Parts: sequence; structure tokens; C-alpha cells
Amino acid sequence: MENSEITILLVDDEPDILEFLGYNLGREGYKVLKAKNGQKALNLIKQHRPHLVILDVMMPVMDGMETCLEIRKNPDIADTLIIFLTARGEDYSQIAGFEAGADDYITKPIIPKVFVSRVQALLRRLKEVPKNTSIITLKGFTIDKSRYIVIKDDQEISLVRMEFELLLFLVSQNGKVVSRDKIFDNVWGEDVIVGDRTIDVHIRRIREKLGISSIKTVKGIGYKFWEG
Amino acid sequence: MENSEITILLVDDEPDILEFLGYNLGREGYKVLKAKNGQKALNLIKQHRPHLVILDVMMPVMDGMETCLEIRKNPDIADTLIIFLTARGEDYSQIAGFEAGADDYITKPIIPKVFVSRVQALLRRLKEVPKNTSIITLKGFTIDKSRYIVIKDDQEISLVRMEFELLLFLVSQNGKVVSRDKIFDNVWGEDVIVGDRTIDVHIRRIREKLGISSIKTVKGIGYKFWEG
DNA sequence: ATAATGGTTAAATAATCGTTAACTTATTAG
DNA sequence: CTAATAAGTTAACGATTATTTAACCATTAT
Repeated sequence: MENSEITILLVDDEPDILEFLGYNLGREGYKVLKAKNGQKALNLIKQHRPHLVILDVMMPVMDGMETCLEIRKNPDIADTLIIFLTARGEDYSQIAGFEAGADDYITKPIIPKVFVSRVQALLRRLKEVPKNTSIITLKGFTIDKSRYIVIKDDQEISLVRMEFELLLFLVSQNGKVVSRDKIFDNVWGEDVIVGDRTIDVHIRRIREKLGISSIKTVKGIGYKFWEG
Repeated sequence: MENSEITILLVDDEPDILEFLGYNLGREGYKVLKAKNGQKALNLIKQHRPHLVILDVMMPVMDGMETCLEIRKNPDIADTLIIFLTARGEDYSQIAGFEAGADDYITKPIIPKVFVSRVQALLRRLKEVPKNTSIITLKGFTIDKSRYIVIKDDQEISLVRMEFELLLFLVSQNGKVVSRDKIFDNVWGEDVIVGDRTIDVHIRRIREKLGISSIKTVKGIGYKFWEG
């Protein structure tokens, strides 16, 4: 996930702090929302579903602790990440904060770089791309085995089963020339017999979709997947 | 997940600290492992796969920072949670710590209750039952698990149970192609036997409600949830 | 009880994919 | 240069696979 896809809501009654934190997070590319009390924060959260809420503990109307509890109480938004802001040295209030369901606790005075680091540490796991075991990245394109697509210039190209399997086999030989016989044995199986033009037709269709240079012919020998 | 199922590895060269932290975490029910330097820690991590590692920054043989980098470098254990321990006031070493991939940073002197609170805050999300996100937001629409409803262009579309479950399964595979067999096993269950056209009919009804492009057919392979 | 709803089935229809055949174009050997 | 061989192209066929439709029970609701 990109930073620009991540929304952070800042909640503090002091406009200066809002401005200061917003500036620092904005510089990292995050989308930033602001609210000046817990009540307004809750409305914004329900509406915009931010990924992270940074709450000042001390606020009029509805303080940070109370806001945090409200967030955790509502199943729709309960999994929102929450960071508390508080004055230094109030160790006991930290405990209360975590018990209310905070994910982190940052003490004032705030040092921009430290602040941003903590935010990033908390968001890091959000950004992780779900593990994809089946993606092959080549020079010109990416093959996604599990989705049956090839991505070229940010374009999704879908191949049909036979094309995909043939391509996959050629790619798996990383650049080596493979004879038609080997291709037949590996893609079709030793016992299946098909005409000799069958491969050509599939190769042609792959070339049509991925570009003429994707597969190179070595006349009299076989084919190879293009490399550099 | 229960506390007793969660393993925490403590790494510090001072036996007293190890003892002190271990006692406090043990009281909460966590399983605790101990190592007196980064090198030994790495071996233990590979062997026991703890959920959280608490690393003292200052250590002989292999310091915390280096250990952290090693953990993040190894894909098998890279997702282990990491907390750094350091002396108070070194704000800038915090930044280095987070950049090395830490998830939290605790400064000495350590106050037991605060320490435990931070650990719990970090582990809280680990304990959550995975399937409790009742709302899934996709590109084109939103799925509300709790109400069996899909929202598309501000329109509430209601699917019946089977349609909903099939959709949910497809969505949960995020874009991967799933064979009919897998769909049967996961949506209907291994022992239930229904005709082969049953899936098609449900797919058809989902497409009718959510648009033809919501589910894509990969002929001969299976279906996949569309992702633009 | 009757009606409505949901899940499944069967059968008809449609689309697609893999293959083939016939033909054209390259490449190589004699 | 010509013949022979190998690969490329095209369009069409047919088998397979998917879609659609409507009807049928079994549940659940009225």
C-alpha cells in the first residue's frame, strides 16, 4: 500500500499542533484529516475510515481516552490504529491509554523525525503486500501464476490456459533454447499427440499478446524465451 | 489467541534485566525465552519462531540494531515483532531503530506496568480473531459481512446466503484463480456433493447483481474475483 | 396450510479454446 | 538457383466448458 492511500486523522484542540503534525505527515505523502475534539473525530472516522487516529489525551468536549473507548466499542471502526499524545512523564496515564486500547503512545514535546518514525513503524504492517508465492518477475514483464495474467507496461494481459502453460515452460528454462519435442513432452505430456503446427499457433498467439520479441525462434532447434 | 500461546524472546546481556522482564511477562502468562546476545537470539528465533523479540540495543557480539536487520533480512522470520530497549533521551537513536525495522521502542528505566502495557498493545492485534472484519472495501464496492449486503454506487444489493458465501470466498483469495474443486471444498465443504452446474448458476446470479465483470472466468481453470 | 424464498438440477444454448489443415513465407542445402 | 525443409499465418471446425433458463424440491415465513 502506498502512503498516499493511507489516511491519518489528527485530533487535538490546539490548531498549532494540528498544523505541525499535519505538515510532517503530509510531507510523507499521507492523506491527513483534522478534528478539534473527540466528538467531531468520531463522525469523521465513521465517514472516512482513516487507518490511523492520533489523539491528544487532553481535549474539551470529549477527551482522547473517551474517544478511544468509543472507537473500540464500535465494531465497524474498532480496528482503527490509535496513537495517544500526552505530556512527558505521565507514566501512569500511559497504562490507562493502553488499557483503553491504544496502539502507541507518544509524549510531548514532539520531535518531528521521531514522531514520523513511530507512525511509520505502526503503519508498516499495513503496507505489507500480501505474500504472493507465485509471481515471476522478468525483465519486460511480470507473470502472475495464480491469477493467470501477465503484466506488461502496467497492462494486464490475460492468456488462455495453453498459452499460459507454454509461456510458463519456456520461462522456466530461463533463456535456454528448447526443442519442440521437449515442449511437447513437458507442456502436453508424453502420451498426447498433436500436429506439429499446434505449437506454432500458440507461439503466434503469445507473440501477438506479449510482443513479437517475447519468444525467439532458433530455426531447426526450437524456441527460447527472450532475454536481454 | 491466548497469552500462553504467545512466545516472547528477551535479548539482553545483563542477566538482571532478563530476569526482571521475564518475571513481568511470565506473570501475564506469556511464554518467555531468553538470549544473552544477538547471535544466540537469531538461532532461537529460527528454532522457536517467537511472536515478539525484545532487543537491548547495547549488546556485545551482535548488537540490537544488527540483530534487527538480520531478522528483517530473513524472509522466514521477517514478520516477527520487534521492540528495542534503550537508555532514556536518545531520541535520534529511536529513528535509527525504527528505520532498522523496529515496531516499538521502550526507554529505560523500565516501569513494569508501562512495559507490560506496551507489549500488550503491540500483541493485541495478533490475538484478534482473523475473521472479525465485518466490512470489506473493494475497488468497486463494499461488502458488509454482518448484514449480508453489498453496497455498489450507494445502492444496497442483497445477496442470498450461498451467493454471499461464494462471493466472500472468491474475494478472500484476492484475485487468485480458484478451481471449481477448491470452491466446492471451501464453500460447500468436502463432504457435500452437488452437481457441477451449481456453481455456475450462483456465479450467474452474483454477476447479475454486481455486474458481469465482478467475477472473471478462466476457462478450464476456474473463477477469480475481478481486480482492476 | 399456503405462500415465498433459496438452493439445486437438468437440459438447452452459447462461447471459447485447442487443434487442424491448407497455404505462405523464410531458411538452408545441394 | 532451385528444391527441400522448417516455421509462420490464417481461418475454420468441433469438442469441451461455461452460461442461461426454467423447473423442482425443501425450507422457512406468513
